Amino acid sequence: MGRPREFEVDVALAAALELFWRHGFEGTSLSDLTRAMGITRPSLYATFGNKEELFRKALDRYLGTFLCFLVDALAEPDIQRGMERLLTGCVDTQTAADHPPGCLMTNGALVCSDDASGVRRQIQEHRQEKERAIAARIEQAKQEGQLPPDCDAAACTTFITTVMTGISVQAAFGMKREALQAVARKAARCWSA
Amino acid sequence: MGRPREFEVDVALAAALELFWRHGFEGTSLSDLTRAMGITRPSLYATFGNKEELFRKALDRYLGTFLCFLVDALAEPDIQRGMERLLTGCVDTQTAADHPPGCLMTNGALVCSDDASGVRRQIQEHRQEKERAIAARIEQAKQEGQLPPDCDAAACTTFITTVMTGISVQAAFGMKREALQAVARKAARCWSA
DNA sequence: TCGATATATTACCGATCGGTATGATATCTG
DNA sequence: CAGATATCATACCGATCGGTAATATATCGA
Repeated sequence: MGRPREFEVDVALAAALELFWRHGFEGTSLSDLTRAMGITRPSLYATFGNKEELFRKALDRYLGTFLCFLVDALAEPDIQRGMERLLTGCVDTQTAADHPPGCLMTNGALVCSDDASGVRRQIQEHRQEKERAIAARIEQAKQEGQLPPDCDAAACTTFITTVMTGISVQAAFGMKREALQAVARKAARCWSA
Repeated sequence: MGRPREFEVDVALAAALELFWRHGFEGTSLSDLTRAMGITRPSLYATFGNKEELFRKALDRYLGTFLCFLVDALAEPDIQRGMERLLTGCVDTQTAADHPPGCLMTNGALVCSDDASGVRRQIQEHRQEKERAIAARIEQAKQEGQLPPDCDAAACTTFITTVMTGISVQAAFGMKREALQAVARKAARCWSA
């Protein structure tokens, strides 16, 4: 009951995500947010808590909407095909024209003032979670015999995540999609070697 | 003539560099800077211009002091040995304990508000300059016959710079040196393949 | 010793930061 | 209709932002 909300929570959240993605947590002000979301400050605080909670919700939305290629790639039965999809999906997502370039898990708070250390820690945890998921998938492939027994799964994982991270930053700095696709192909060719 | 300066410009600049490196351009406030540099605002402005010019000077110092491994690596006569040194030098520098982790050319302003777009463009230009230097070195090696004629020099360059960038971000997020050394070794093994 | 010059110190500027108190307004239940 | 309730809009909060005006102080050349 009470007066009904006059905006779509999901539309507003999408607008906030777009800003955080492009300008980072600290590079996005509340005035930027309320303008883009089309709501006032009190509405923002009543609905989303505060700036940090809004970021967390935007991050959750990002993971579900734009990082699903990661889950799909890890579900691929063939490990080689899976890592190929991981790398090319990364390039495709992070160089798409209809949203900001790069990855929110990098752009959000690579560095920050002490005020934003909580947001940074959140991002760090999500990065580690994704890394663990990839590590588990590679380890599984090793158990299944898709990779040689002497293959260093941890090193393969770090290599993959490091290349993906590099791709996201290059994309954020404006590198062309075709160039990054070539990087993805090269990495896909040698990640387990 | 006039009253002599009571602080060492170079020491103060080193302190500013440390802050920009760790917290980025926008994550570092003037109060942070004056405290760490041990000088007052008017002294900072009289000596360094303003915050943006101070960053530019800090960036120059960074390139000369901490990115010299790049110049050295490109001067290596053997291209394979050169790229190995590039990648391992990158890891060693960006995971050293006596200064912030990661690379100023990434941490400085990966994303930012519109106010800092000038700083971001500066960083972007320096990144492109370094990339061109690497590209020229690889192209030269191709001309010299150290690389096969059908080798895609542009793709090799992008791969190397992307891995280096990924390493810097992983380092900034706290990844262990040994893990990144393994990444560097793997990349050094396959960059031209 | 006396300007001239350059730095140091203090105190301040308007603008913006993230966040909120207040009260009007619209929908619910009864 | 009359509360109860939740969202709306306006106006405001103290703190901090990058940057500066005003002035005291220390060194120079003459």
